[in-house]
Amino acid sequence: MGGQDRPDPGRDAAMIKQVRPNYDPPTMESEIQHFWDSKEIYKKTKKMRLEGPDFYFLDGPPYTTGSIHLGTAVNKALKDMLIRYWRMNGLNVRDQPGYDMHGLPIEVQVEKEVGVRSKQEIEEYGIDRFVDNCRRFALDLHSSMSDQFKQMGVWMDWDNPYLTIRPEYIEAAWWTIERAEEQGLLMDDDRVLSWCPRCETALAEAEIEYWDEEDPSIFVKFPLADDPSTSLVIWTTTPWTLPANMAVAVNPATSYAKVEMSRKGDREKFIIAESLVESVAELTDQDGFKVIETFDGASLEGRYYNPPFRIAESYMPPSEWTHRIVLADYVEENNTGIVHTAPGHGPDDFETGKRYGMEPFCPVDEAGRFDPSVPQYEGQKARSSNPYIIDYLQDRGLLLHHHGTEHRYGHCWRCRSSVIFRNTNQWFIRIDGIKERMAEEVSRVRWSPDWAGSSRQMNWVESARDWCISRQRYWGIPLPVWTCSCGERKVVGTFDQLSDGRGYVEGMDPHRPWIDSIVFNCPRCSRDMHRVADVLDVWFDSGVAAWAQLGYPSEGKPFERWFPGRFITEAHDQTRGWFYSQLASGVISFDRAPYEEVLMHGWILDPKGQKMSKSKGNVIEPMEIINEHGADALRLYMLKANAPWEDLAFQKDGPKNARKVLNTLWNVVNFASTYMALDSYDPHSRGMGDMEPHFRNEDRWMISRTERLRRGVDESLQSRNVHKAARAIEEYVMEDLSRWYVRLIRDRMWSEEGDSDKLAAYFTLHYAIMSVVRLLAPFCPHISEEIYGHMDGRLESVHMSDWPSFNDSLIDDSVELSMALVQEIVEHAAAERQSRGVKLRWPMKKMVVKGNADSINSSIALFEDVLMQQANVKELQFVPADKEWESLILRVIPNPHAIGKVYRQWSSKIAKLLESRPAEMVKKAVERGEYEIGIEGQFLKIEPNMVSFRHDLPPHTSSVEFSSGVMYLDFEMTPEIEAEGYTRELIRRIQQMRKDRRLDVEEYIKTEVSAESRLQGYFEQWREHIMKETRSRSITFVDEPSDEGAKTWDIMGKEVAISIRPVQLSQVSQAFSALGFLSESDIIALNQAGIYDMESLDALSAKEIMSIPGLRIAEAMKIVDHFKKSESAPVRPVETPAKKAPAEAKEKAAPAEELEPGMVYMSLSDGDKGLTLLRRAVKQGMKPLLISRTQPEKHPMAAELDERSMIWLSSMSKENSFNPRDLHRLEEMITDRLQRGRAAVLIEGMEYIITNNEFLPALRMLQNLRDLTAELRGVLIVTIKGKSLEEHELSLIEKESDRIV
RNA sequence: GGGCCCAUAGCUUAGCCUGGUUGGAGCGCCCGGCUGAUAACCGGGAGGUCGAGAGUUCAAAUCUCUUUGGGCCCA
Repeated sequence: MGGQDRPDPGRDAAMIKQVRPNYDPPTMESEIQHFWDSKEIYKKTKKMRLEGPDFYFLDGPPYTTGSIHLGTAVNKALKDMLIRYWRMNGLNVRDQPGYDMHGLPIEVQVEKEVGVRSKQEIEEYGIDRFVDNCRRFALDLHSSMSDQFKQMGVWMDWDNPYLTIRPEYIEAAWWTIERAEEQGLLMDDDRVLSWCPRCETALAEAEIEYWDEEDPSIFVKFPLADDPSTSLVIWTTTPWTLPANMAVAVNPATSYAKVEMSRKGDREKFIIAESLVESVAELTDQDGFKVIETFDGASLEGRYYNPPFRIAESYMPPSEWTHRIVLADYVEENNTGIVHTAPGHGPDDFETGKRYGMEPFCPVDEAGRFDPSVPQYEGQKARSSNPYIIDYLQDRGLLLHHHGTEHRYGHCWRCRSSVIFRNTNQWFIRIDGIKERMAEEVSRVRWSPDWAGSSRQMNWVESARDWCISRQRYWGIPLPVWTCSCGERKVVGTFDQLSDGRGYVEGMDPHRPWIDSIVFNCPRCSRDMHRVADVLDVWFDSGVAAWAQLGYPSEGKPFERWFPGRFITEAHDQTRGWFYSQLASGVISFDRAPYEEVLMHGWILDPKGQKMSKSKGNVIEPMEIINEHGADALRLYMLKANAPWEDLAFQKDGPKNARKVLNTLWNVVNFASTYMALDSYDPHSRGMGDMEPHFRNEDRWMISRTERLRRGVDESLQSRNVHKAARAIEEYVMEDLSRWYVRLIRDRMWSEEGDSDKLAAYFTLHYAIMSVVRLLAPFCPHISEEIYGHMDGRLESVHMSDWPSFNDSLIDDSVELSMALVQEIVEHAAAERQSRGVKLRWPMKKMVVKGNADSINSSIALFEDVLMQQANVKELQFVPADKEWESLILRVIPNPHAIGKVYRQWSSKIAKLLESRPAEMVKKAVERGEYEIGIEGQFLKIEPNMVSFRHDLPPHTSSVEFSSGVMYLDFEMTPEIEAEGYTRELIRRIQQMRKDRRLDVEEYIKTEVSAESRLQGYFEQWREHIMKETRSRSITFVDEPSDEGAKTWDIMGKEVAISIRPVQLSQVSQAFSALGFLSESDIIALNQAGIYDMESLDALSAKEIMSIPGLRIAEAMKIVDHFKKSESAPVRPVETPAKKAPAEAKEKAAPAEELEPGMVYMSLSDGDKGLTLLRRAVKQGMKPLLISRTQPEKHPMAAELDERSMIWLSSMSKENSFNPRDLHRLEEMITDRLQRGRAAVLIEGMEYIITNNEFLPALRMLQNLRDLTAELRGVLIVTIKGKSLEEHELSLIEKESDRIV
């Protein structure tokens, strides 16, 4: 089935085909993907919508790393879901995916690969070779990512992604730079920026990762020039910036103090912020201090001090304000309140320096080393010079205090080097000039959630600074700026303009280094203009995606058709990233944001809510989840778990539970398709209108629920509440469809006639499934495709179908309310049954419902049948809201206290009389105030306070309150009810036996029952019903069932023995078709003996075949002959020595010191004999396998064995049950171990396995294992508590051992 | 230091906009039941200072303020 076996649309399109019974996502999904590929479903689906309105979906290009993570997975899942939704709504969606392929990460990887470590080495290696490597690298990585997205079921135009490294893409970026130049927004300028000394380039804030690092924290004295006995005290964590000191800054509004401090007799005068005097004194271990005077910061401005380092004037030409006190608002009252200012090494310092007209001085070169201006440290790495500088300060008596401190420090996002601030010349986009327009655009765009735009993005734009777009690297879009020494510059916006330059070759690669060789003549001075050797910030690359992917400006038509993008969705970190870079580029290029709508989504975090990272080892791989639970389950979980804009702490159980939901849907479809296929139901032969007269109210209810779902899901998706849509679908599938509607219509599906009642159920169920499958299609594209293909298939794919519309007139609030009440009552009734220990199989005599209002009663009455059936009650009665149920027994309760007060000596008599009078009469009269009682000739008036009244329940009755009333449940047991109860118990047992035998649903049986005479009488009454329900051709009541396969059940303490025999042995006879000579009775005989296929027959010895009860001798011999033909057929080792030995001999045979390979050892005692033997086997070098029922943590051997050597029955199955399926699995597991050789297998507590199954299958398993053990020279040890088995069973089991120990 | 978001059971969460029965689910745990679509399911139980504090109100998980912790973005 699945991909290969899909109904061929067109011919028998509407034929319903049964789905495979088990939901197996990995297999099914890969089949579906294969189907999509081979039939070109994606292309055809897009083609179908070509005439629809254009919709430009804009994909944010992931950085090309080669593998996807859960973050990129949820991103694409969200996009794919919406794209499918829009397509189903008729839109012609442009869905070109993109990849961001330039930049440092790839450069760093290539550096590692080719073995270079610095820019100098790259240039020695050759920029051309280096860039070629980067390109190859990026291309390889991008295709492997596409493969992974496809596995997630994401439909995008994978054959035609936009790649930021393509020439036309680069041209679009250039064109935008040219627009910036035109508007005077492009400039170069000196700025202090974060700089990676290893990569030797400026970094944007987005390219910096922060984590805590230890740095020195020092307090340094700067003596005043005119009063060297008094020092300013500054604090810094970057001693290496002190050589570049040009000023100190104080806050003009802060109060400063001149203070004399003394330490061990030494006295010194300092200037620090007044509020910090005490903390500094304490920190620096002073004996005492005295404030001499205080003054505000502003008064300090302009005073000269002696800097710790003197720099030659040739390097640092002095200006008016050099080495003086300056004012700055940002100075805070922390540490000393005075800030060392190095305009070449800090952005704030830079601004301050600029204000005071200082030329920034930066003695650190591109590689982060001191240059000759600081001769004592020349060539040393700046940050590593800290200790030397501290020593230097110490030597000169300038160091007041020194300790270590942890603080957040920035690091290069790729090479993890510590970044430093350096003053360099860079290229910028002036943001001030367009800020206002950007803010207007933010307001215009639709944001989900609203605050993502109105608060977050707006806040970012308002505080945005100029955008540094230049990087001093190789693998990127070259900055299209050529400069001349005369100051003239030229910005190239299109490739055409290059042809004016020398060195241009038609069709050349616009990357470095080739582009660098193009030289223009300066229009002003005619000298050569050379390109600025920088490349663009990669954020600029993606920022132009909206028009670059359309080929603009070299092609105009696609742009005219599609631009601007209608929708983007990315994670919240893109506020400063793609949301912003597009906004800026868009405003520069087109005076508008290139998108109309933004959905900001969250991140996927680890289960504890921490960021996933390789270093923390908490990364969950999406592909692992997909391989286990399927892409559909992963997608559904990620989309339903949270609001899209919230971060998701990814839970391992999440996809598992989502899979359960899909599994439930699958089961519903399996149920529906089984019967519909059987009946060749044609869902399209009649419409809703035709069916309406035939609907039952529960059908109307289901349709109402379905319609409500259709409306709700659409509304949720419109408002981008993706999680609400997914949850609504889930709720509907689980609650309405699976747990309720399917339960209600079971009987109708069973009915043999093709009457309209059944067709109404078919129609409704089909309508529900087709609705939900289309609603689910965007979320879970595979399972919905598979189901659609089997249940409808008029179109080739569910993704070609239209989004379900909704019809409000089909939503019926009152029907839904009625059903809700009925559901509630059924639940309460079930709970009451449980507390009374009455099973649902046993009918309840009567249910009385009394709603709080008559409307409640009539509402419930709408579903009288449903209620009676689901609660299994024989009679249903309603009591009006203002009446009491007549069977309640009203009692008069005298109040002796009140009576005694008035009538003293008569009170006990009065009480007795009151209790004996008809309560109804007493109550009415008292209420009228007219009740009198006659005692000893007197009439005594009974006041209302002298009595109270109480309703008592009749026997066997419970009263249960529900939300809108009360109900009474009568559990009285009558012979009729008993008959029906026992009958249902019997039916259930027969069904179980059918199931255990794996009989086909269609198969007829002959049934024998043995039970005590009273039960037999009951069964006789229900004979017809039993036969119908169990597909029995006959029921015979016997003293003891004749067959070996009979099973004795305990039904409510009564023993009932049942045997069933298939009559139409369709399956079985097919299995033995090679033995054409067998009659039906022979096959029945084989079947009874637990032999269902040729293999099992083959495994038997001739003797065993001959002794199969019911098998005719002649036929048995023929069977033996049949298998004898092939001599090599494995024969069970009857010839093993132990087998030959008589059973008594076995008892005596003491276990040898060594276990003998090929033997089966059996212990019938309670002790640990089995463990002893297993340990011995381990000593002999065998590989152990322990099967036990004991809890793992309690097992004495658990510590000795590794996990793979233990099978806990408790974890293989639900507690206290070990069904045939488990048995089969267990056998496979043991077989597997035996086949690996030298295996010693211990099965502890064989009786548990046997009692939880039919005896024969368990015996067969043991036989098979015994044969394998012999054949593969393993050892099998079985411990079994003999007491728990019947004697004949035990003896059969014993026969399977070689040694009893 | 600023902007925004988040905080409800062991875990994941609904409810908050628009205050009003006893704060619902799922997973996990314990007990019981059902099962001819269901490797399902149903019922019961244990488990909540609704992060903390204050205010508004007849009434606060919900509105307001303060505060604590976490996240994103900035300074």
